[in-house]
Amino acid sequence: MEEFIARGFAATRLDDIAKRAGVAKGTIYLHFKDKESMFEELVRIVIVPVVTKLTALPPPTGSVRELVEAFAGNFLKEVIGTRRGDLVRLIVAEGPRFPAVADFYYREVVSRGIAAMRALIELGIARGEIREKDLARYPQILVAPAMIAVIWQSLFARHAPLDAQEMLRVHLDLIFGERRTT
Amino acid sequence: MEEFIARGFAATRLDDIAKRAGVAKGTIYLHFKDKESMFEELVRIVIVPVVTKLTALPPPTGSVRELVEAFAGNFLKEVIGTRRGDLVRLIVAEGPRFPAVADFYYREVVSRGIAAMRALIELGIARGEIREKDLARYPQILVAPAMIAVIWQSLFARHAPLDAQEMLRVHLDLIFGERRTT
DNA sequence: GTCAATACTGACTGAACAGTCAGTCAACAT
DNA sequence: ATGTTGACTGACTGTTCAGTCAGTATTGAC
Repeated sequence: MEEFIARGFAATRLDDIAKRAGVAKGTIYLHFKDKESMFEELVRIVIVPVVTKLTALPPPTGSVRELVEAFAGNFLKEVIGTRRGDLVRLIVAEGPRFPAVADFYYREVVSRGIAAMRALIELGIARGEIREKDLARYPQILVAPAMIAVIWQSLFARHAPLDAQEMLRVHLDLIFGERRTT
Repeated sequence: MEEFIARGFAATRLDDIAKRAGVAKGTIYLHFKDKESMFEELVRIVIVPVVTKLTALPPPTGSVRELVEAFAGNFLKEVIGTRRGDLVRLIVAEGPRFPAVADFYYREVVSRGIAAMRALIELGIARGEIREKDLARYPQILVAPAMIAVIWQSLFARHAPLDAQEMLRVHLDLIFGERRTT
């Protein structure tokens, strides 16, 4: 993961990976078919547990806003500013050259995430917590700042650090209306 | 541009670029120091005119929402779903390996864009068109769906096409309140 | 202790490719 | 006509690196 994140797929050397793993290059080929399948398995192994954890939402006590906040909090802790966040950036980067990775990511992460967010938004609208009815048609809007935060931390953190948590709070204020005391 | 977008920096062959340009490989080296500087100049040449055009805002007649809509419309036409959009994705991809590119992009595009958006948001707050005061602290929120649209078109358009224009409209409704008839 | 089975090693191979440079050629000057 | 310039060419070179495989080490059964 470290090597792929730092150099991208094409520029990563298997010698370096082997070295870092404390293993000879040949050993890699006892476990993986080739460089591509190693990259694909990496994505699977790193992404799946996060999706599992994030989709295991807390019992629906309390408001929709609280549910969304719990989700955002987890995302913040597990993804934004972590190695996993860098991997997400890497998927964006390499996606077009790895249809298999892009497909997997769309199927397992994006479409599920969108569906989950849509369900929450519809609940919010039904309960009167969310005014903007059309938001349910574009759950991407709900998630967009979180994704931007992931990319920002990877690319621009050293130019201008971003308080992702606070930004997400402001965004939720925008969607749910009044501020909450936290 | 086509070659770099399709393959990424490391996997792009100068032979292919030369062939596509109808020129011998040696000729490239009469114009560029090496592969890296060619990539950097590409980014400059493609990005600068867009920034110029986008920052040339229309005269401030009408509401702030109209200004933002004009901006979004231009962005939609000039970037989202175009080759330039793909190049933005490429910058996200290669940024960490090309500090020069990431710096340039932050300086010339991101920081300017953020500043321009912040000015518009503050105007909107002053005029009472925007409620959420804290939005001025995170102009990223205003831009986030547009960036997501860029990435979505690159990666997922074939799985689930996205009506970027409509999504941006919904997002502006969220920020400015009531819908406008367009 | 011996033997097989399994896991690991790392020098090697062949292909790909960035960058070079001696040579060609078209355009123009004298 | 002859000479000069400089843009362009593409075969060549040296390097890098994914993938291989003959050989070595480890484990565990008897």
